[in-house]
Amino acid sequence: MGVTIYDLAREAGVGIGTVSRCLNNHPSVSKQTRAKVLAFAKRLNYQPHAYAQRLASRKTNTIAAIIPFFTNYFFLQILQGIQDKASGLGLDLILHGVTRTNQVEHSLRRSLQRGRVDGVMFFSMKLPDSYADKFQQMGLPLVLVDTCHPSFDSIRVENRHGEHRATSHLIQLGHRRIAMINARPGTQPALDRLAGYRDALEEAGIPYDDAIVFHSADEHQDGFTEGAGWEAMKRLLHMSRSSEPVQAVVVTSDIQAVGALEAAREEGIRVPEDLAVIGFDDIELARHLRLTTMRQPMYEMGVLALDRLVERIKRPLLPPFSTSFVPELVIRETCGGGGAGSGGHTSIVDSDSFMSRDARHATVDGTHSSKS
Amino acid sequence: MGVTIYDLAREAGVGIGTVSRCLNNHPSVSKQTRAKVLAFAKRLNYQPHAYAQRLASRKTNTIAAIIPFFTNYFFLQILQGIQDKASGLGLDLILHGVTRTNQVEHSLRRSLQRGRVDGVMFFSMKLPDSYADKFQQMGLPLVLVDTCHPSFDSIRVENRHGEHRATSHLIQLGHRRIAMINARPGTQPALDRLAGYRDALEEAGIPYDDAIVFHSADEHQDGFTEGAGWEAMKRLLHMSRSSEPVQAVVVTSDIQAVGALEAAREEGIRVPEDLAVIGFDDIELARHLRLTTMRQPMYEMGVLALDRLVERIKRPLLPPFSTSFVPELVIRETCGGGGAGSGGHTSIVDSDSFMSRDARHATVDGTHSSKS
DNA sequence: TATCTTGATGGAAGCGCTTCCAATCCGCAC
DNA sequence: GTGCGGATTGGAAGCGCTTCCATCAAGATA
Repeated sequence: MGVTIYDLAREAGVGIGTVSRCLNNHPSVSKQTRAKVLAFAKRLNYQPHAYAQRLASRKTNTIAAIIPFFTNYFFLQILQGIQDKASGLGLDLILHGVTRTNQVEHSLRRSLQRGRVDGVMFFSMKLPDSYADKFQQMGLPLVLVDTCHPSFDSIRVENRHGEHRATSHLIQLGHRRIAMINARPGTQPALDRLAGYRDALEEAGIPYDDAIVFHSADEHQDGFTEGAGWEAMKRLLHMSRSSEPVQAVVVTSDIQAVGALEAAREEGIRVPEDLAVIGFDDIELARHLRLTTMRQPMYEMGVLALDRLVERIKRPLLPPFSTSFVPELVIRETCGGGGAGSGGHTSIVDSDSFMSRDARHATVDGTHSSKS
Repeated sequence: MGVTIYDLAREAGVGIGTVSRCLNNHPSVSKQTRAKVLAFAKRLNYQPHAYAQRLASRKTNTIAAIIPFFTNYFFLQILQGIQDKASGLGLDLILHGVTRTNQVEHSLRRSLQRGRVDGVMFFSMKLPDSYADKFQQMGLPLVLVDTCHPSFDSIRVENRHGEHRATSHLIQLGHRRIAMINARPGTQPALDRLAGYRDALEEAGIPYDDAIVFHSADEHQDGFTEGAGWEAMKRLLHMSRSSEPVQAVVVTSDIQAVGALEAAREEGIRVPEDLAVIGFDDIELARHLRLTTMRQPMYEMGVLALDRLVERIKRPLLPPFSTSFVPELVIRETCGGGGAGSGGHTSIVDSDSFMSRDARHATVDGTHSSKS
């Protein structure tokens, strides 16, 4: 059906080896021959057969991304970074969006199929140990993003540092009684962020009070959910009535903060007048809700993750590498206090136009946009 | 490196043909042989080489999705529908997120490569004519979603109908002077939605007034942007001062409505007290902004689109098929008027809990979620 | 002139699979 | 005992490409 290199060879009066070399920019063909062959290729509209190439060359030029498909801005941004980079490199991206736990295994198994992909990126979920072994056995490159494992490369965010910064911001604004709404205890990001919160308190000489640290018991997505935030805020507000009132809350993710804000609204609590709230992540919603938060450089994480994977594919033997990004403070309205009070770290004051965001990435084209 | 069918054949003491037949559930192998071969396959951890299969069988079991990567909830939802369905069917999904116009061509060209994919889904953008021809020439199945072309299957939304419903809702609420904020004129969805708006006015005996229909001149994403909405609302508000005031606005997409709401806020206009606003799409933001809007069944569209594509791959010769979904009214707060006034169509009153949404799809797992 | 490079080239082998065709075996009817 | 058809089976061919090796013409060297 399609035009093959045999057709090209016949037409151009050369051998198939020569055709292949021309098409692949192999150095050892003469200028004239190459020109001739390429002319025929164009004329006959030759298209290489990707799978035949892969079979013969034993390289797939394909990578898989396994991400929790939580319809989440966070992942979309990362994905976009990966996409841009991948298409620049001529790599195919096989996307596995997993929503249920058993899909994780399915996707991993599929990716591990010999000859299927050159490497895998695995996001934000715990890598099952059995699969960690398999990846090592098969020597299949793997990069973890927003999660980690001692044997593999990982790209992470400085959670502790970030939450320290967030808490300090609140302290600088004059708050002393600062609660925390955390995700499920025991998970690494929750632990790290808690540590950052404590660091900041300690630094300011504020005693840590266990009673105003609210964890989520929610297994689902480790408590990083709107519902968990809502529920925690309700608890906070009820207890705040009977004891010394809380002035500010550090919330460990924006999505929780969304729920928390909703709960506050329901209880008639004004933000930031009665209560300051700071989130973490800077998801798209945050901007619209005017949520002050810690921004994770998501797009850049995607780009870097792919870089790392490509590097790893080239040099499989390097020791595992771990890179951290440090989140930056984005000041909006839920903490009050406008543009003041940066403490040496980077911070972005984002109270002006709603159109400013995202223009940072040429690829995104300015505004957020829609569909029809 | 990997275990091949030759290894299996040798170990099991049978021929490679037999091995292949066992693996593929071909009927003409005896029970014992099959059992034996499968046992060895499991024991040796045999994994088929996907690309060799594809080369030999001339089927790829892969489809491509080309979508505008607008970090948009709309697409994510559709994608999720497609993903779920695809992984159920054992199909691979190659995702092309395009953000710049030239990437569209690149993705199309890539998908058209012979032997690369069995079919393509193309979203929300105008299919370049030259590529339409190529698809037909190559006989590559193509399904269009949220866009159309006479030669191909399409999945669409009843825009006219939907905007009619939206406008009627405003009319039922007692508004008479109803403006429209539209996208770029000349694009099909913009045209259709305008028609729906006019239908509703006419039905109610309200004269159409060109002066309060605001188009976007923005080429970028055909004006379906936050910025375009913002700008249009500013114009509307300014002109509204000097003439008979507008009571309500029909906006042709939620994302525009987001900008419009922002503009109103800046101008000190209260919604819905001073001005009712209704959107279109029901993107995630809509819920948080309490925007009354028309919901498009996105997840379902994704599922259906894939169904249609699979069907088309099976039967390439059927005449093109076009399916429409009708959007449903979701009543929140930007139009006021609570739960009243449905006019025989479906409508959803969504003023209760913020947690209700999305539970409709078992695959989504309840809430929206976050990452860590 | 004879020998050696060197740069280009042709094409066989092989990637791992599917599929087709020919071969074998068996039971059963004659 | 002979012949026949169906059930199994083995393995060659072929999918379209990359790559290696052998070949060859032409200039370089002696």
